[in-house]
Amino acid sequence: MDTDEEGEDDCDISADLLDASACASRRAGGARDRVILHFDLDCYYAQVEMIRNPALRTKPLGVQQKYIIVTCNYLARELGVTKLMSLKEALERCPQLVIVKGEDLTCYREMSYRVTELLMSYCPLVERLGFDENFVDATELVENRLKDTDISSLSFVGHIYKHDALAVDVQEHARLALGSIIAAEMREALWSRLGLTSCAGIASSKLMAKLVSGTFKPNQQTALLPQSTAELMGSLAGPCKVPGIGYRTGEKLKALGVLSVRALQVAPLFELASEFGEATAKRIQNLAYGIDPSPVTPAGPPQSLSDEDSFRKISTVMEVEGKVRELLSCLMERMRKDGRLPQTLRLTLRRSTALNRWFCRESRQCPIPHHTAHRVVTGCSDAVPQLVSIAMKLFHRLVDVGEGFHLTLLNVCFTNLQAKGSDRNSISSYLTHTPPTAAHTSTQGQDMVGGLSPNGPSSRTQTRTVAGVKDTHKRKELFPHTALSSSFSSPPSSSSEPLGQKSLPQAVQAHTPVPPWRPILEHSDEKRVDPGDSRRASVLEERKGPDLPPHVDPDVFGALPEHIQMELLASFQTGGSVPEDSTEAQGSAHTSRFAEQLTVHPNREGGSRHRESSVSHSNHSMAHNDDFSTEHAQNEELCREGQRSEERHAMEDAAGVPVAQTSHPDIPPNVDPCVFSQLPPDMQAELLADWKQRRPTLKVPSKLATKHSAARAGKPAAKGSQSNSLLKYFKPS
DNA sequence: GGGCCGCGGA
DNA sequence: TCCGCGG
Ligand SMILES: Nc1ccn([C@H]2C[C@H](O)[C@@H](COP(=O)(O)OP(=O)(O)OP(=O)(O)O)O2)c(=O)n1
Ligand SMILES: [Mn+2]
Ligand SMILES: [Mn+2]
Repeated sequence: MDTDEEGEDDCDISADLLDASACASRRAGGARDRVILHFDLDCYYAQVEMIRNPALRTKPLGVQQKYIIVTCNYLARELGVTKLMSLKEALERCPQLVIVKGEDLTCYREMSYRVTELLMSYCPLVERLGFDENFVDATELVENRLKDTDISSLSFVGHIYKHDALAVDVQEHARLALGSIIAAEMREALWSRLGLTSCAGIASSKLMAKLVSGTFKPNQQTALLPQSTAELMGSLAGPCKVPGIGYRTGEKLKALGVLSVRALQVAPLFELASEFGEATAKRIQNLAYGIDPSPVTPAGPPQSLSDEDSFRKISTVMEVEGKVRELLSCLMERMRKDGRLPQTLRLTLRRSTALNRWFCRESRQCPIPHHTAHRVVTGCSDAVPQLVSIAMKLFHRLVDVGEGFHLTLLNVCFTNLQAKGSDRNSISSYLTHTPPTAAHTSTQGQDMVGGLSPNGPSSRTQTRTVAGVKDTHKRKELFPHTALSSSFSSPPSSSSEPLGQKSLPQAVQAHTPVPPWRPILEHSDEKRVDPGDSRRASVLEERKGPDLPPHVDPDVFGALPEHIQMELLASFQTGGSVPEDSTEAQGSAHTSRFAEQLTVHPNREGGSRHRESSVSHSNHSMAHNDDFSTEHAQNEELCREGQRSEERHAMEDAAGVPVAQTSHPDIPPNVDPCVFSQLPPDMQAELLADWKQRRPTLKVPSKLATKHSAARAGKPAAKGSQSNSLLKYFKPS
């Protein structure tokens, strides 16, 4: 969002002129504005934890890393807890706060890549930002859909920043409106396939899409009209609220007397340049105007893998070695799954100096001998001691042990990750969960038809030029085994519509949005039709553009609250519902037969009938735990409490108590998810695979279909590793 | 009582 | 190797 420099074309255009020209969604050079989508998952870590343990959904939940509540669910926020609040203050404000440890990021990382993967199945131009955000350049997607869209019946989905949807001329902003529809479909897919709620912003740059996505939270989306750019920028509290301008830069700006975004806009460039250099000065000033030409850079595999731990005190070499070994063995396992060869090892530490230099980190790095790297990737057991040995040498380069030392943090990091063998892009191992070895063998013989491969996206697919074609290939590569049977809840809507049957996982709980068990929006499939099947493509093109049936007035539709819009959109397609944020329930009168019965009202149903669970009481001792090294006993107890509670829940449900239903996303609706959850993990995996197997197969080249059925028949065990279900992240070992 | 990441540029 | 940015 902050990289490239570029004056808007040649002319030094002022912000006002820019606004005027942008209304026509054209720029000076005649180039179209981009349509950029930004997605941000709601209370991300907490959401993942609530999926892992649905009993937590009804409780104020905080995710703890050491002494920090790194995030919390929205129930906790209502009770005064904030993100990045100290544990102490959080418990003061909310004594009932349920706490879950979140120091191991594995689950969050894995779910994060599943999100990116799902978005990439629509369009390869996806850029990750942290674990819970993705940018999508939907310009091509919009352009293609515009061709077969009846523009007169188009309408926005969701909010429009500082505008009444009724008062906006949709024709003038047709591309943005289509962007909002696509964003809604993608969010719906995130919900129905992964059980995740999210916010989205739709604008013409990464900067503005990100900023506008946060204006309505949670679980809502907002589009930004070009003429509202200045207003949104002006609404920011200060320069450091602009993404790309951090704490340090903000402090320097203060020193220059630049205290507001407006002040940054009009600050003399030479003054900024003297502090930050010409390039940075120009960039941050452009950012202040809402100008951000930086492209959406497609996600690749990570450039580094690191693992770290902090502690009160480590002061002996033996302790260091023990901690380093612990970190490295964990890191090695991740590296092995990645499949690339780590060529550099870096050790970072933080010393506790007498003064307030707590934040200062020091690091040393060195090459990893090739034979060692190879043992890492092959999982050879003596790789760890070799790595420990290397790391300890680095340690002694950092610390003169003779003078005594006091460490508060250790970090180990693999960098210079070299892709093994061919040009294969190893992001695939993050996306499809295919073991490198198996992937290797399967790609050899089978990789043919249009570069189809079970290993997820590769660099070659990113180079294609036609979005529709691209999407199709992506989808098949990434989800040949992911589409789920819809034969449980709704009739497999006739095999004449195979692409419309990717149905959906999961139910969650009555107190929170519940993903329906039904196909996702047809429209998201429309552009992913197999390009070889022209008959099907033409059929789909017949039903024109907008996602509204003819009997629905687009203006009325546009006036509805966003969550109702999404419900209706889904209903039009499937008869199901898409629960949107429940806090905003006005306007449900308009939704008549649809929303009334389908909308879930979490907070109402919740409190009255849900009886107290021990989860909410088990954490009080946490408040008194002030020892870094002994905190585990308490937390393990909390964890067990949580699990026992979940099991009790399951028993209640199985016994017919009308408690809020919770389930795994992939469980068909006629299967009691609570019973299911009590099965052994391997049996769950087998059942899930079996359910998936039942679905009508997607239209895929016979080569691929053959391969998969063969795999299923021949090696049941492989199903587990092949499964895209959430279960694989949560199963033991 | 600042935790656990990952990125790019100087 | 450090710094500053992002989540
Ligand atoms: N300094 C930070 C910021 C964020 N995160 C993690 C925890 C969050 O769950 C996740 C996403 O960050 P967000 O800022 O998007 O916050 P949330 O997703 O938790 O909440 P929101 O619903 O406001 O987006 O990243 C973190 O570890 N450290
Ligand atoms: Mn975020
Ligand atoms: Mn978020």
